[in-house]
Amino acid sequence: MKKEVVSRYAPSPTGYMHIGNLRTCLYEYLTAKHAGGKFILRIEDTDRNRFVADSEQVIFDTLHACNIKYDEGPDIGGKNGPYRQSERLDIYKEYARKLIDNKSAYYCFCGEEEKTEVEGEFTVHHCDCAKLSKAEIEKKLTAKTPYVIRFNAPKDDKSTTYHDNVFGDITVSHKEMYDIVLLKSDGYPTYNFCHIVDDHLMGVTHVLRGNEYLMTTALYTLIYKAFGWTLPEYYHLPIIMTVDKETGKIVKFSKRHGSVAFRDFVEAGYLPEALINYIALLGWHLGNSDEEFFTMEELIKVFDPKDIRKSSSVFDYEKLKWMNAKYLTQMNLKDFYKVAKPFIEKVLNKTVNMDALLKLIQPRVQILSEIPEKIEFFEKLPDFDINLLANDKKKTTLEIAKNVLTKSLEVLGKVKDWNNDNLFEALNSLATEMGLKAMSVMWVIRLSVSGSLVTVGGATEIMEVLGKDESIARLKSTLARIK
RNA sequence: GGCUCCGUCGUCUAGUGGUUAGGACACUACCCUUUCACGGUAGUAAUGCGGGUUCGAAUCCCGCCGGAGUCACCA
Repeated sequence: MKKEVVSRYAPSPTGYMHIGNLRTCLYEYLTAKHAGGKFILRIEDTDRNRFVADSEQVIFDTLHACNIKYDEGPDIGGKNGPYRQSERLDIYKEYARKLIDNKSAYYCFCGEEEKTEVEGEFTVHHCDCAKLSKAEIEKKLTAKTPYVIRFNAPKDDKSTTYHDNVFGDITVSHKEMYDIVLLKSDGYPTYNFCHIVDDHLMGVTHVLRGNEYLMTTALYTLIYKAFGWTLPEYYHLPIIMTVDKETGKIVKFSKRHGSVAFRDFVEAGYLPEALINYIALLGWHLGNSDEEFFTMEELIKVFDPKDIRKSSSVFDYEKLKWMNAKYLTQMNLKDFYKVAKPFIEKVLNKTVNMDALLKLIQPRVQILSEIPEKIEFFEKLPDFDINLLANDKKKTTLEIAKNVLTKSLEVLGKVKDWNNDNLFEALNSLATEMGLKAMSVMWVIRLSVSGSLVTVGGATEIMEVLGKDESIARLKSTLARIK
């Protein structure tokens, strides 16, 4: 019988959810769920210096918003708890001691060292603490000398090879390895150590993580070996890149290159579903299909980690916007209103025909934050140069505009059912009657009610949104300015 | 700098020895049209370079070049 697939997402509580981490999380989730397995959330809070209050909540909220459901986690519990590493300190000490007992690790009393990197020269920790006698160690321990526990990495000329399911066999020479710290002097473990202990104890079978671990994983496999544990399946993910605006170079997607936090994207008006769909495609592709749109359910069905690509990819905001627009236009009006409401209310307080307004903006925005500037004119008629009513291309003059406005007011006053079709019909016949092109009439009316050269929707659509009273009031005020 | 990985249109990608090198975003043109969008049609655009292997190479091998990652008591 095949073992159940278990994957995990193990973020550090840094206060925000990086979009790259979100992709890692997505792939981990999909890998587990595609195989009908289990997905665990574990908080890696072993660095007290970087701890940010409330970040756990950010993680919970993000996963919830993205519809990523974990089977075990700090807030919901599970049989492999606790799920915060800060609550598992005794476990790490116990396992570190096992490694000391079988000579795979040792106490190091050297104290903190400054990292030495001068002009490309790299040096690595080296000491003789491993050779200390039992008596000497006991003496230092009873004297409460601060110590760390280091892994006893091989010192020979050989190398270690492990298999990564994305990158293939990775071989690292033992000369590249050194005695990494397992347990810090403050009693907390390092990532290098605790992720191994936890993954083993929690039964994690599939490890997906950023490609920055590709090299050190060789050393990690040696720690597994020291414990006598079996290795999980490894999948190292390609890095997400971005174009540095200053240098034009392609660099790792990070904070200093703009918005990388999930929350920033939501505030800008991206839908979590669109974001998830987009990042799923950043490094993964479904066979030789051209399909680009996937719901979470579909992703679970088709996502196979063997289709993860090796080369890094550049995050393309334009394509994300396009995809977001697709999601926006496919929503029904009610759902669209739900997500658009906060952005609409930023500038619009008066009562308008909301359904008509939503229909106008839905196909015209890519991200929701574009809404306010597009609908501002509905709130209050902006000042505009009255001479714009005269336009050669539209075949209008101020005199024509005046006549159009005067006659329109008569015609429109008689419109009973104030909707786009009726308004268009009324103005279109008026144009014929006056011997004008519809284009000319529409230009005058649209400018008069919107005060804007470019608007969402045409003259009659705008009037439908504004309602009869407001539309007529605006036409009158513009007419008054001509006189 | 050592080590490791990567390299198809500007970007995301399909392609696993024989394709007119396909799709998507972006861009351009045209159509639609009450401005702007949506939508529709068409177009520009890629195998980093150099050597092999082969009848034949984006695909296999070697070298170079370019890019990235890593070298912490951070994860």
